[in-house]
Amino acid sequence: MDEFLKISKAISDRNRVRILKMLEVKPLCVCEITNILNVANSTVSNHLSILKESGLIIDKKDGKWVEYQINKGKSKELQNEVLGLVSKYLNDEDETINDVISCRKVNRLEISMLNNNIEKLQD
Amino acid sequence: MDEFLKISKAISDRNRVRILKMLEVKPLCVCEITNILNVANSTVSNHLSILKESGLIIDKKDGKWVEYQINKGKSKELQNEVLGLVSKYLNDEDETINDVISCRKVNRLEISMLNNNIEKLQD
DNA sequence: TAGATGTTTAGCTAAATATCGAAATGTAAT
DNA sequence: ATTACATTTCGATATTTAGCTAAACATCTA
Repeated sequence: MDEFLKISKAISDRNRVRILKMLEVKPLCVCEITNILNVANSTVSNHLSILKESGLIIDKKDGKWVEYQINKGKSKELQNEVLGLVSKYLNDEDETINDVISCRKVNRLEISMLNNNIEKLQD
Repeated sequence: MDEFLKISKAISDRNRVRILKMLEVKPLCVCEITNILNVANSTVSNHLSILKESGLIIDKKDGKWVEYQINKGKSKELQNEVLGLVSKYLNDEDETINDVISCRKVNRLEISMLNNNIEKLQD
């Protein structure tokens, strides 16, 4: 029951569902997701840890980034079925469509450079 | 998305999941569910309205009672798939097993009489 | 229609959750 | 080693949610 509730709660938040839909497109790092969702990176990090804790996603080191990806295939049965539902639904929502487009365009190196320029402007 | 979240939230609460598992056994009225869950009847009523609002259950008049039942078959696709998951999992948990036994034993007329006797004792 | 009974609503408290900014931690490359 | 930068953790606040009691609202039966 605890696991069931953990998974249900994980997909009970709009931003977490958006993250899952984005990870269906391709693996993303925290800064890329932060850039698309437009919330604080600590908030994104927290959402990711909830999703990870539920077994719906996994993380993987990539240089100085941490890449998150859907745990499909490797995950346990319930997680897999839930991921199946998420992937089946919500595809024709404007928000999803926009997020998918953003996902394809997003680039961690660009974000990096952008953030640095903003910091320099603030000095 | 709103509908998706409504359904996710509906199944994110232990007592609401217990209610769904109990309704898999047979339709139940508020007083029977209250009797089994052992929480205030207003709380149960609130849970039921959340489940109903999400499309997972429906209600039906039966004399002076309101019977709640799983909305399987008649409900929309996502609801049906979620109900399928709920019915597939959690079946071997002690809590579920006990609830199922309680369900089979519970009887709205008995509860009725019991409540009356308690009220009389309190006078 | 009155009285009994079951259900819902209202108002409240306590606990859980989402969010932020800032500080701390970890990692990679110079 | 130092620096730069990505990520996580921490502390604070605002919102949401589960729960209660008590009152209001149906609804059935006599």
